[in-house]
Amino acid sequence: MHLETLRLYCDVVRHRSFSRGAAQNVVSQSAASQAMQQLEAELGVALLDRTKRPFVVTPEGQAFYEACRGLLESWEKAKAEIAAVKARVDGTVRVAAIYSVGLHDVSRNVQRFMSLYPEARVQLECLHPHKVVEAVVQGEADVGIMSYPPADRTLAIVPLRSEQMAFVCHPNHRLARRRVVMPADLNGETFVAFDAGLTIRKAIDRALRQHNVKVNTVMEFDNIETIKQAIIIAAGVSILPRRTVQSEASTRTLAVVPLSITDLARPVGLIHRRQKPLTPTVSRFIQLLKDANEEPIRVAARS
Amino acid sequence: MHLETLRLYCDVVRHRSFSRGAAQNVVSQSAASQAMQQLEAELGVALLDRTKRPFVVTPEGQAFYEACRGLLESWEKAKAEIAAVKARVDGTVRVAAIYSVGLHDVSRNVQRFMSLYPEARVQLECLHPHKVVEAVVQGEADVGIMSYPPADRTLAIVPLRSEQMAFVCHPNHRLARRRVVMPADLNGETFVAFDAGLTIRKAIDRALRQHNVKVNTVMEFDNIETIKQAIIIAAGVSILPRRTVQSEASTRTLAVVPLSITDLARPVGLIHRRQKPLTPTVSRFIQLLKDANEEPIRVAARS
DNA sequence: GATAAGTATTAGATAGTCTTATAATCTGGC
DNA sequence: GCCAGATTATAAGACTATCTAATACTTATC
Repeated sequence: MHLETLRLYCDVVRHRSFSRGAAQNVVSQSAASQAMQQLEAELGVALLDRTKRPFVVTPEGQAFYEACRGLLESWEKAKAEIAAVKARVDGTVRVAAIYSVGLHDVSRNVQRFMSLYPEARVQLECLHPHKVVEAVVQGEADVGIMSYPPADRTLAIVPLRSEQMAFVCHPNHRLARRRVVMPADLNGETFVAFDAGLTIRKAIDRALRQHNVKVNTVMEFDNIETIKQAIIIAAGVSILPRRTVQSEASTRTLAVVPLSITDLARPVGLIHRRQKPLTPTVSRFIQLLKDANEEPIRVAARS
Repeated sequence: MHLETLRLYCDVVRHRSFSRGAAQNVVSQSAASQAMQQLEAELGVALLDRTKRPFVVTPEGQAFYEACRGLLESWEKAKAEIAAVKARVDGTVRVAAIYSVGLHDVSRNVQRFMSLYPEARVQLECLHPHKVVEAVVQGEADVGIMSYPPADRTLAIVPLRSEQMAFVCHPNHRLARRRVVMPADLNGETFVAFDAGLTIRKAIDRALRQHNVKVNTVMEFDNIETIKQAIIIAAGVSILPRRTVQSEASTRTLAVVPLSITDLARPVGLIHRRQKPLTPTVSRFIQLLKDANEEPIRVAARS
């Protein structure tokens, strides 16, 4: 049963004419005649009494006409409704970020994005790294922002920047006043590390190993904030992205010293599903993030 | 847009599976896949996210699903509704009759019909003869019952009976006590006639002319009841169907005397549209009327 | 990384619908 | 009662859309 046939029927009844109803639907009179016959056959009821001219709508035909009008109206409403849902969804960017990037960096860019595109909506959610990947893969987030974005054939990666790593310790630590910390300085240090499951932990471990450094790992945490708290209570030292300890450095809550290990840097990137076509809104958001990270000095100056 | 496609979509969503949805609609999985793609293309919206297994319904798809459910429900309701209307219409006989036949004769047969077919409905309407024809031609009545049913290619005629005509006068009239009235007796009589437009008037005029009788027509009415009232107040005499003055004759309100004009009789018949196929209910009603008039004595005995 | 289950794609067959041309039907006027 | 004009029905063929079957591809799970 074609909805177009029902529309044709309604127009035929409304105009009290096959020809005019057909014309309104841009089909021939013959098509209208055949369609009405098929409709009546389908329903097993005479809808129109054609022995009179102009034809007379039977009681069944009248009941059907009113039902059809409602039906077609519902159909138009349904189409309008999904268009509205689409507009809302298309105007939304769902962002999943790891805490250390999301809280400081992304939220600032979200503000810029929303002032540039006021009709857009952004949903920012901060999650553990694994959850960020999961959210993107499951389609719960349009983009994910994280360090060490994982290779995955279902995911596309947009590199954003490489974050310099620094030595971080309590202000009273013996290395706190150094201009630079050499790998050897870390030998035997009480160390607050990332959880073993995290990629950044493996990267740091590998770098230390390459410089024949052995640290004494006393604690493991899955996020930077907790590691910082541990260092503040003098539980140990650590190696963290410089950006993430800038505010603590300026308030002297923590001591931050450059590391002479040059090949240790935390890549930060953006991930999204490779298959899923990006909406214009999501594309614009990604472009904004890329632009912002290509001019790090100017962005830093603004902060 | 096929309603079947919408049903298929709903089943696919409900089962969270193309294959099972297809099976429920007795089509191949391929057909379901193609139909869903066409549906999405038509709407310009992704309804299902197939990159996950089982697929995930998008927000648009969810909105559409709910709209479709309502739509299909309305469709089923519409079909049920016209079926109900059809049942009601098919079980109804709309009868249009002239007053002189409807009030006495038809209403009695209607009672018999309704006791024979309790689920049937009869709508009896008494009208002027011309209006009876019009009602049947216009399809407002299924059958018409009248005297002198007119020849008309759109109408089928079922003869019911031929009614004997009698002389009717006031009980004090000079002819009231006669056993029989001869044509010549009517010469110069003050006559209450039918309206000139009625066929029965023409028939009576012709019969009188053939017997070289000239009456003095003083009044004309379009119905028998009024003519009877005129005779009661001694305004004149008339010639009326015997059946229609039986009660007045038995109460001596009117005098009824047989007429010796043998070729004057009022044919009563039933008309219905030739093209329109009769419903079983209408056919049964017609059959009952025919049977009742083929056995006039038994019917009279029952009254 | 292999296997199983589910979905997409392709090509050809089939069924429906459309158009044009023509026939049938109805209405109203003479 | 019949004819002209208008309207609807029918017939035949072209075209479109949908279906099936076979097969390729994707996803999930072990």
